[in-house]
Amino acid sequence: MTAAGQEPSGPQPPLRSVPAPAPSPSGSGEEGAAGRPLLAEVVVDIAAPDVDRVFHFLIPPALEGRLEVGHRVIVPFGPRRVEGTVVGFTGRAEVPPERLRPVAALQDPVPVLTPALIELARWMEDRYLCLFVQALRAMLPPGARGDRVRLAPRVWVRLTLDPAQAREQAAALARRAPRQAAVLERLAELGPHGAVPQATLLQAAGASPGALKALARKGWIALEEREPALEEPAAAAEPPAPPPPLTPEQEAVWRRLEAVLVAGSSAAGPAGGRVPPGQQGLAGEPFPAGQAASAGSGVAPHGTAGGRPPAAFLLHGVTGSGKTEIYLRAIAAVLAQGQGAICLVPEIALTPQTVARFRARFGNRVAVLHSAMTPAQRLATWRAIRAGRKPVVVGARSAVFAPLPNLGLIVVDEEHETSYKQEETPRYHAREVALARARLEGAAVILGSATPSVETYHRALEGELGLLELAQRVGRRPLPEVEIVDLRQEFEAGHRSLFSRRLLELMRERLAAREQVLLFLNRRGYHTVLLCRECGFVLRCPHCDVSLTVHQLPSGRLVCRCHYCDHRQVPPATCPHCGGVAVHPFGLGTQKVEETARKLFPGARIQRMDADVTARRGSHEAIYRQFAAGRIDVLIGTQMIAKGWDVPGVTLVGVVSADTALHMPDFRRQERTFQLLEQVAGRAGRGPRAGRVVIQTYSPDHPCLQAVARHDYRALFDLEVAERRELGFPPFGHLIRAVVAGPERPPVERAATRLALAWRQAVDDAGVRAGTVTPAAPAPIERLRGRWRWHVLARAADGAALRAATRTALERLRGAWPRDVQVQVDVDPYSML
DNA sequence: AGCACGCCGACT
DNA sequence: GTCGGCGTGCTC
Repeated sequence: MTAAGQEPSGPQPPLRSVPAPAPSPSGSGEEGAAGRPLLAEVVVDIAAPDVDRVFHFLIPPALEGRLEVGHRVIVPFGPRRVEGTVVGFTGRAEVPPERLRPVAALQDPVPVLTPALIELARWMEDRYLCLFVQALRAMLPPGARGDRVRLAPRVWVRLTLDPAQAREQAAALARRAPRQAAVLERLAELGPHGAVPQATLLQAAGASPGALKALARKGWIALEEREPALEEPAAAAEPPAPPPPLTPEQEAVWRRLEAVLVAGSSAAGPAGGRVPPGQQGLAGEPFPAGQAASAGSGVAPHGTAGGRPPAAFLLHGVTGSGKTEIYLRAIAAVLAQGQGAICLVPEIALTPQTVARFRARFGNRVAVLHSAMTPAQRLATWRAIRAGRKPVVVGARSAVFAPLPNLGLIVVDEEHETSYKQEETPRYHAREVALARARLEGAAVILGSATPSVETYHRALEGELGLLELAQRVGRRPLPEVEIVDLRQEFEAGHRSLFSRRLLELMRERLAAREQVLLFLNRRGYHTVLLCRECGFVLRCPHCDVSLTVHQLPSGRLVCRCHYCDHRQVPPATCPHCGGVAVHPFGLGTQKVEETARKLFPGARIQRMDADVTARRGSHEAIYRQFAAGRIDVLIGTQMIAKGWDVPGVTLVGVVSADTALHMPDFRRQERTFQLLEQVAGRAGRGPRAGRVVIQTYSPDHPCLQAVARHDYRALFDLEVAERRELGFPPFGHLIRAVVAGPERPPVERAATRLALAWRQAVDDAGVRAGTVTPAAPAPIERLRGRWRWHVLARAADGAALRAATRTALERLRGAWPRDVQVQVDVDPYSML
């Protein structure tokens, strides 16, 4: 599957259009070493296995000496023209010269990708069993593809009259041409010389382009074409804040990091001298068994072999211990050496607070990549990064591909977060990609977390990652005290309320003291279902095979909704199964908690926050600000209130139920529960007053909850390691999951069965150690968006060997799938639904 | 005979 | 991914 026959286009930061060969003696135009004309190696932007390789194209005179690796081009391909990416150059192609055709055009004057990123795409192809072109696509900035290609100048509208005149004319036109009048009014508001993008103006005035044409004919307004902003708006240049002093603990951690970051790059060249980049061959196995990719199987992601200190670290620091300050110092050190840094944060943490912190330290050298940006903004930012003008990049998952010309460091904050795993092809994990990329480019890595993933902590104990620990909170504030409330006893004592007596008591106490309370609810998998109490029937989605969630509309009416496909229906009055009348919402939702809380605390200011409430853009921020300002007493919410909030007034956190998280059908459930509860607990007691956490559960003795009660990460880790070693789960084994999906059940089942057999055969043939393949089975969600889904799981000790066997099986079955049946492969799956 | 549809293979 | 070529089979 690896694209054949390219020159290694390893990290060579000063980009050249020609990788190696010197100009030929004949001197006429670009020629390869052998005197033949130089050819561009292009991967066309078509996601199909049989074109997922290099095709060769002549370089037309207009592009001689200009074409570079990473350029997006348009090439003739059969009867049409397609987009593609230049991935290298060569002197000769395997096809006869008369079949070669020239590159049609440059799509973009600046190469979007760096040679190192193209090499990273090759690693991803191997690591995630995806097409090379799919890996490349994942790296392209949204907006750089397709013909909605950006550079189209935008039209701006400017008023040529002075505002007073404009208002007069608007009044005169109000009758006959109300739209034109509205346009004039809007422009007049801008004052003299103000200009506004046409689209914005038309929307604001409710007018159409015709109105503008008419006004332009009268000479009252001017239409101007402007290049779209080539860079994001420059941030106000505030003087960089001086770094705060470090605690002794931070100081110790920083010294270890500094030794590697600074000594490393002073050694040799842009690669930093830490790791020799580009040593890996491109053909076959770019990254032999179990390197950066696979936890636990052998070779370190950063060569510990050579006696150098590892350039990759786990920074394990409890909440509030000052990890961010360490990141900032590390980034500053890298910048001082003329290199750049990427800081990955979970999407949800990409809030103005985080961004402000980076901007305060690094000013306008910071580029932020987030999902709310328009394609044009993203592209502009991308280019600024590519050109070296933004050496600090902060962003979510896909920012791991930011095209920094000279990368020195990648920080992965909250490395355990599952949002780093992409759930569409290519199903990469940004943490793994970060490790691989850093190794390729000779950069350092810091993985930070208060509750590291078991995989990462295991690597640290194995010495693959340097382990840095921050055990104390800045200012020596203690971690909040955690109490576990046994709901079984509550039930026995006849207390059926959502809130246990203990939680109620504490809430009363804290509210009386004018302190704030957070109530947390893990609603995932514990949504409110419509249940018949006579026969037990639960209303399910007709397309997705999951139960429907009951929502209450503002009007008070109920609606049942599918969380996967958004199917909606009115709840039936009687049970569709038995005809009984006792069909009611059952379960625990934030709405229910809110309702109960309002009844119990009529005087308190109560606010709910979940996906429903924050659907309106910006309301997340608005609620946060209100809460931080103390204008909310009790905030009830899901996951989203657990991340990164720093509100000093919170002294009580109530976990309404810990059980759902604990009983999810997922081998990571304990790890996830611990992470979640620690994170929520971390919201309490960030101010002067100590915090307290109450966890309600029907399993009070569960070792995972006991670990939370003691804030004992190590206990959780040891618990997990014991179980996972036994079962061969990561980090002691590797999983690959394949999902077969199609519109009809029988062909899907047949195809999945066939895959399972071929896969097992391939695993047996290759003698993969401890390799097992499950029989084909319906996926936990058997129907999703109208498609039937079956899956097959494979497991082995050696990840690379398992991937190789998987590739063999898929290759053997190539073309054997019915037309409308698709197979998706997920290496190291997180979700098994 | 003439055309609609589906399948296959090629694309540098 | 998309297009053209070619086969099958239906309809005028």
